[in-house]
Amino acid sequence: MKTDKLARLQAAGWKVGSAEDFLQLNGEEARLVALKLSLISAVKESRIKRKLSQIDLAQRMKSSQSRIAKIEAGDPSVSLDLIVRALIASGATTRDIQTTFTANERMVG
Amino acid sequence: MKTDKLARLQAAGWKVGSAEDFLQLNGEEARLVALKLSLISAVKESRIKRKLSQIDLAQRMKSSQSRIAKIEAGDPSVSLDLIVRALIASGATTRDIQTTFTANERMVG
DNA sequence: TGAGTATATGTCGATACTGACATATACTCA
DNA sequence: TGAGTATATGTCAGTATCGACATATACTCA
Repeated sequence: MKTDKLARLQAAGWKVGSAEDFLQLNGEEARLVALKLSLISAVKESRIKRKLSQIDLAQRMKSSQSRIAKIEAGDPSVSLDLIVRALIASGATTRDIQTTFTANERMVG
Repeated sequence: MKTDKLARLQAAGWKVGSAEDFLQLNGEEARLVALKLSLISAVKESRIKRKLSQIDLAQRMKSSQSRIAKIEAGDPSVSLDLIVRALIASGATTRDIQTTFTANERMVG
C-alpha cells in the first residue's frame, strides 16, 4: 500500500492492519483470555464458598442456570461483562475481586 | 405464585424474579457501572500518558477511531470487553490496571 | 432401584455490540 | 485565513451474546 494512501486512511480514522499488528494483538488477546479464566475461577470459588447453587446465583443476577454453567465451563458464548456480573452477584468481596485481578496480572506479566 | 410451582420452576433451572431481587440487582448494576467508569478513565489516562492518538490506539486493537472516542465518552454501546481490550492495548501496566481496580473497589465499597 | 438435586449441553429468536463509514467540531500553526 | 490533525457523533448491516427452554448426565440417599 502506498504511503500517502495509508496516511489518508489513517487521517480518516481507519484501522490499518499488518502482520506485526496481528502478532501484537495475539499477545493482548492472550492476556484478556487469561484474565477471563481467572475471573471464571473466582466466580465458581465464590459461589461454592457461599454455598450457592447455580440456580441460586442465576436468580440473583436474573439469568438462568444454563448460563451459569456456561460461564463456569468457559463457554465462548460468554462475555466478560457477564462473568463480572456473576462475580459481583456471587457476593465476591472487594478483596476477592482485587486479588483475582492481581493474581492474573502477576501471571501474565 | 404458588410455592410448589416456584419450586418446580427453580428445579428446572429458571430464574424467578421479585421486587427484592430487582433492588439487589440495582446495587450490583451500580457496582458494575462504577467499575466501567474507572476503567474508562484508565484507558484515556494510559493512552495520553503514552502519547497515542485515538487512531493509534484503534490500530493497535484493530478497531476504529470512532469506537475509541465512544469508549472514552462512556457511550452505552460499549461493552466491558471492549474497554478492557482498549486498556490492555493502550499499554497499561499490571500496576495501572491493578490500581484502577483497587481505586474503584474502594469507592464503591 | 428410583426420586431428588445439581450441573452440563444444545438450540433458538431477540437484542446488544461491533467495525466501517460519513461527517461535524475543535484546536493548532503557518 | 485555511490546511492539518485530533476528537466527537450518528448510522448501519453483520455478528456475538443473551435468556429461555429442553434435555442429558451425575451424584446422593432412602
